[in-house]
Amino acid sequence: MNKRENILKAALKLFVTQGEQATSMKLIGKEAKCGIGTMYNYFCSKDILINELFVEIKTKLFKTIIESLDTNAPVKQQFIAVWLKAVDFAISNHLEYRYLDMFSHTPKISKQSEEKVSKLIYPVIEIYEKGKREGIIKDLDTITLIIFTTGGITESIINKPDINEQEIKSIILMAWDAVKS
Amino acid sequence: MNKRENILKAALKLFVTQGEQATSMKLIGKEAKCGIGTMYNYFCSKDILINELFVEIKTKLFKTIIESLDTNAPVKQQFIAVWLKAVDFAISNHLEYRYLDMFSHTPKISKQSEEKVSKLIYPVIEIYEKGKREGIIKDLDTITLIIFTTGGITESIINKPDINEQEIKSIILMAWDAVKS
Amino acid sequence: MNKRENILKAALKLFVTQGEQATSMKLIGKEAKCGIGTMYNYFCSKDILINELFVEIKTKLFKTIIESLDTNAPVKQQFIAVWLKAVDFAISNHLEYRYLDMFSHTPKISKQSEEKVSKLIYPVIEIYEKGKREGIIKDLDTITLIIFTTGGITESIINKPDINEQEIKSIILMAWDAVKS
Amino acid sequence: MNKRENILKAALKLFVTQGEQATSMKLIGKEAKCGIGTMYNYFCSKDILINELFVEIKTKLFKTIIESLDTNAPVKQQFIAVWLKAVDFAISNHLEYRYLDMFSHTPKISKQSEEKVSKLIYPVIEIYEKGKREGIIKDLDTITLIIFTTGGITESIINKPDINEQEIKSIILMAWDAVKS
DNA sequence: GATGAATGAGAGTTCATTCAT
DNA sequence: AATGAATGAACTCTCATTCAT
Repeated sequence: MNKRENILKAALKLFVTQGEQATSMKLIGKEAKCGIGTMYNYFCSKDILINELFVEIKTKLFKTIIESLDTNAPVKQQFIAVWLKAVDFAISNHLEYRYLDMFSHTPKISKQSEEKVSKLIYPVIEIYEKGKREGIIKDLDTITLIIFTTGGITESIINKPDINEQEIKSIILMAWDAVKS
Repeated sequence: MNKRENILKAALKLFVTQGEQATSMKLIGKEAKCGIGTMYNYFCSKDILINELFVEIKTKLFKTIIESLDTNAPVKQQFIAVWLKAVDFAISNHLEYRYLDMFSHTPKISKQSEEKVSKLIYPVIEIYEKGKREGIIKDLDTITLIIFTTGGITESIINKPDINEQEIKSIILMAWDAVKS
Repeated sequence: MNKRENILKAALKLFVTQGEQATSMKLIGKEAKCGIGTMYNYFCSKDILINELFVEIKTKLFKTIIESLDTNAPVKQQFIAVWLKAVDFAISNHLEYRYLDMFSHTPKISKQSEEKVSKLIYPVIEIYEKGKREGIIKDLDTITLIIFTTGGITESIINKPDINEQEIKSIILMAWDAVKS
Repeated sequence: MNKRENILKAALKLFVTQGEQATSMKLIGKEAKCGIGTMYNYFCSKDILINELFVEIKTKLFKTIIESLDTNAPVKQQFIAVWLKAVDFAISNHLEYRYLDMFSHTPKISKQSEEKVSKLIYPVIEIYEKGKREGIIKDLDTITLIIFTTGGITESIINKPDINEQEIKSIILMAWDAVKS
């Protein structure tokens, strides 16, 4: 029984279902079946708990995505594979995905956390750039392309958590159509 | 000098720049140059203030969009016009747009507010459906299509508040490519 | 009914009788018959309350002493008058005097408070210096002389709060014997 | 390496330099290089630690004073010797002396501790009484005399920790002048 | 005997809301 | 209608103490 894990799991569940404000440390302790003080042995403050959870989930997400990446495959295939993985993650880990959405663009997430997380996207950038070099992806700023696809797909998942296989495919193809030249 | 307007304007500024949690009613009163009690003459509670502001901004956004809508124009032209208007709004009213983003998918926004707001999208739905009937837009669930485009474009604006004309056009065309069949 | 006064009076009583640590803000509120929040309208923090009370009492003490000072009288007479006043104050305001003793040499009292208070002693210094010039008080550093007398007399009062007229006179004469040359 | 000693030494240092409130048991453990639990093998509670340290220091102080006492010497000589010893102790053991000052007149020190400590003064009382019998010390209540001298000298040391030989002598002579008839 | 993770009571403080003016 | 002093529930966080190892 890992206490740190329990605390993070409890916090995740409560933050997503009730909002951060409505989730007191006392409540997290109750859900995690530990005393309030115990949580402060693992996380210096509520804010730090929020940040560590954010970084941890984002890292897990990108790890999942990148693990299965075949950098020799054709760009379109890589693009679809990556986004399928991302959507799979979002569905299998719905709370986690909602959490990322909740705290993105939020003053709760520190500059430091943003930095740690910003590096994770590099391998994905690589795919888009390869596509641009091959002339099959639009010649726009890569970050612009990624943000657009991320936004479109994320919003779709958040709004339709019970999405089916067919719909997932359709959405990823929409994303592809958006960026392909 | 409209007091209600002042309060909403003050709240908007403070919520977006400091976060909702860090914005006490006292602070809003100070910014709006009125007493704390006064605010409670216009809004029963902080939550209601948040909700009314949300509905008001969203209504203003859609009003702006729809006002200039030429329902007889070709679908692609309407699509582009709508999204240009939306982006214009987002840029000219950056605080307002950030506010909408902040509180979307948030337990702070009540079911009632969501409902009020959900109707505003009808005219936009109409464009997509016309496109589908004409066979120039993908034959997918209309809401799915709208969510995807909204997500992609919104995320782009939020992440790049100083976006230029050229980039805006590119992004809207990406959105069009995503939904066109 | 002055609320600020009530709070200070309540804090004074509780701090002296139970110690500062054992006196929670809640308890002070109860004694002062006001809510916890009310106290924070008058004092930003517990520490500031402690400091303001300290400065206020010390100021009152010296005001009392100095008020009745006849700077033309002979030095010995002034010396005795000052210390009689001080002892009178200590007896009539026993809680106040104990409070000063409690928080002297304490990290709770800020540098700023110390400074404010340090100026109050000037008129008393003047008496000792006059005595030194006249050759009737020992030619030692004036502060040294004052500290010794203060220490002796204060300790006596603190240890014997029910001291009588005769004893007071004896103690002040001891103090005079200590400093006279 | 005596663990109990280490704990007391650590506590002494931290209490005096940071105040008792700011000194947690955890911190004492860190300074004493032992676990938190270990301290509870030697002292049932923080309060008991404080009390035992108080009694121990006060005992050490009086032991030092009395050790060198020549009860056959003239009263004035004994008086000066005793107070020189006391001041020596205060200077060589500045932390210890500050500690005694910190906790005197404090609700932290239990009645029991006060009692244990009150007996230590007997040999000093003897000097004053002898002086009174010989008519060279004022015919006042002995405790009154002792308290006055203690107060004057202690306050002087606390306020001037870097006092020099000459000043010490002056102060002790002031004390003598105060009590001599 | 030695340890320190776990605990939860209780601290100081904040702030949405009320209500007498 | 306008005000802001008053309120106290509820927050985050601390820390003396316990106890399984």
